Amino acid sequence: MRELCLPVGLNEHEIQVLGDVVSHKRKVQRGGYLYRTGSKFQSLFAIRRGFLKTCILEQDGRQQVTGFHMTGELLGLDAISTELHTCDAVALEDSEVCEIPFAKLEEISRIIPSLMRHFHKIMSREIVQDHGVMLLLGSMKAEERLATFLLNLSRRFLIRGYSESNFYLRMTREEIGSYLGLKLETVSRAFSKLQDENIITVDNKHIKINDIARLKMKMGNSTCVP
Amino acid sequence: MRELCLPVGLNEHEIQVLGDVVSHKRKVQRGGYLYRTGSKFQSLFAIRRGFLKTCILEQDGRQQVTGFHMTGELLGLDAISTELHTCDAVALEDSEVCEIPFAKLEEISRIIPSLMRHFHKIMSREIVQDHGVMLLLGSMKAEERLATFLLNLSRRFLIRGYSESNFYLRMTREEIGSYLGLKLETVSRAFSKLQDENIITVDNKHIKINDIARLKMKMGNSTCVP
DNA sequence: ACGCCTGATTGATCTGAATCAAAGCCAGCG
DNA sequence: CGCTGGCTTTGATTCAGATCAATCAGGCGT
Repeated sequence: MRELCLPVGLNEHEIQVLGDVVSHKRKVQRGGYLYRTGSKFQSLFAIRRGFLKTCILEQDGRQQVTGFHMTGELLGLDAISTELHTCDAVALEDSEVCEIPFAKLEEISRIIPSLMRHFHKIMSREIVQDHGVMLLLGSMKAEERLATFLLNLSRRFLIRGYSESNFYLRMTREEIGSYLGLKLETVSRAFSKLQDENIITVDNKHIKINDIARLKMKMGNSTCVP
Repeated sequence: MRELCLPVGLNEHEIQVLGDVVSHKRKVQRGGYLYRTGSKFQSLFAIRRGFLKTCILEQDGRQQVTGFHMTGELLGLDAISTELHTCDAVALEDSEVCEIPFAKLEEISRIIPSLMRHFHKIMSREIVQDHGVMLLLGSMKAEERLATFLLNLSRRFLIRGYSESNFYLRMTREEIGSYLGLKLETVSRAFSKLQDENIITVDNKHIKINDIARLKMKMGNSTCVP
């Protein structure tokens, strides 16, 4: 738990205090909602196990996936501002989260400065990541976007001790497309193209990265072929 | 100051404590940098006066504007995570900011819970706004993007006591384009189109919104003309 | 085993925005 | 003043990705 939820250099006592905060665990089945847009915010959720997406849906029905989240990540940060959740959080596979009552977290972060600092860093990192996505959406073309996306997943799997070159996508092409600002057909074509070039092997949702270096090339410069 | 930097229901004593944090003011001339990517993070900056943009630039020279910022807004939140600034902050007109040493802010936010809460809300709102931009970049077409952008500015000017229907853009078409994920020509055409429809009047960087209701229509549904 | 349904692939065509190109406008400055 | 350079507008053309459409593969329940 300590490792996942809010790691940091905490001493024995601090870890114990923190343990008290993380009230209880909650399971969310595949397809189930952890929370919904508009519901009252009281807690953050640290993912212990599983895979979720967050998405906002517009009045006219269009939905935009704002992120995919895996073990160890913190959900609900967007809701602090209005005390209402601003997006839906949906499990893409059976998941388990631990609930962190936000008021309590603030309370004990007054006692443990390193915890407070860590929490601030987590929020800040969220902002940095969103800026990265904005860059992607604002200036990359389809293939670059997909390459960036796959490398991002790859790195996150690696950090968690899984293979960086062989993984299973929990989301559909449509969800990937929504996240990347593309239509599902375009996502599918981009997959096929990367496969044709032997950079990856695609078997439905199973992805194998054959040449990570070339995939990285795809990310930065599509047009720079000297 | 109290109103701008970190408003909240603070009592006399708290305001005084806070006053001590906001160490000194700094002026940034038009075109000048408040901070640069990679520079060490120590302080947040609250804008007292002026107008700035933040932007990240990729290895290959492309730049992406991540935001435009006006009086009362807080800059530098992205840098908390790595303690290095992840973007450039450039003044688009002569500006003045007050520097808020972050360590001090954390320190006194331990003493003033409402200040801590307020700070968390500010960070959270930043995340929510970024999600809004992601939605825009991921699923809107040019005209919708520009309408959304203008209405966002309009609202922010209104809040600050300026006209919501008559304002001056500090940024170039290129910067707007970068922010909206469009090329400058497309931005220009979108302006012209809105003008042709008598929804706005454009005189270079002076914008007059003639029909705010119709502009709002443009934002949501481009194709719904019953 | 069968049929159904959801999701994925692939092809053909269309379209919105990018790109290329040419003026035009304005502010600042010699 | 007139020239220069940055910013903007507008037009013509191209192209990446959206849309439309058909087919296919896999998982699930009966």
